[in-house]
Amino acid sequence: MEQDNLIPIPFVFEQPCPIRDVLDRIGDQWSLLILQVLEHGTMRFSAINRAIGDISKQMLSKTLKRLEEDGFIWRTLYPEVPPRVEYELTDLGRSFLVPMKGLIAWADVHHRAICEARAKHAARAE
Amino acid sequence: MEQDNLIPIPFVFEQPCPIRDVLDRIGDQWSLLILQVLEHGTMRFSAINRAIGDISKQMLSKTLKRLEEDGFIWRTLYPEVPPRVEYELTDLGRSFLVPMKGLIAWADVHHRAICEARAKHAARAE
DNA sequence: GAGATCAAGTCTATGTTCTAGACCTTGTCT
DNA sequence: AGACAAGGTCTAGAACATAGACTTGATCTC
Repeated sequence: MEQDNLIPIPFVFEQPCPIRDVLDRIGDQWSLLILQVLEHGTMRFSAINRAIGDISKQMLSKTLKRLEEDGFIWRTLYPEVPPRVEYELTDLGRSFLVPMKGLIAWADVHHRAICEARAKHAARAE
Repeated sequence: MEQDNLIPIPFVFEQPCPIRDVLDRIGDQWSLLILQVLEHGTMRFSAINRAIGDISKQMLSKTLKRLEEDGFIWRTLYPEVPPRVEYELTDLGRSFLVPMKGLIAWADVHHRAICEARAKHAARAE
């Protein structure tokens, strides 16, 4: 798309953009959920798996890897058989919980409003 | 997976869970980005498209539809030719910006730390 | 000593979702 | 007559996610 000034754009993301970089990572299906689960303390792979309930092992593994890479969580492997692996939040991860909790609180408060908006929309669509 | 109490799980999401319901919607690739763009005022489809830069029209259309359904944004169609469509935040959408800004501020502050974590991880992987 | 079992993954086949880009509409401008 | 405009939709192919089988090796059961 070539340059075109007919429609003024009040805002464009700088690219590469630090905000997008972060949002793209944690803004996926599972990261926020995992971080929230880990708030409650150190947990093993299968425990996280069951806490979330409907995540596939592959996605859990992949997402945990990314969170570890980005410094949100720590992974400890105990060389036993069968293997034991524990995940816990780092300081960075814990500090992230603060704004995340704001988001969760908002979700909790406004969930009803969202459901009503959906219902109204569905009714209008008939 | 059948019931199994060997590993205690400190936390399980109730299902269905209002928090998950909300997070699943806005926790996708594009919703947060679109809401942030719309913070700066009413915008037309193509303006949003260009502000974000690398979203496909189909995804933009789909995501806008979902945000409208959920009551985050308003869509106004002016029956002109060629058509003009404007999108703007609702009160609900604007109220969501508050916790979202917390998240963005966090991202801005900690972006460097995340990059360092990534670099450290990459170095260790060699 | 053959086989079952454990946790934490990986591998594979299948299904879902996303992307890029062509196409559609229908009044105005050339 | 033909080109162009904006806001989409449609389609084919690529990327990604899922479910479920498989792996590993020490221990426990038969």
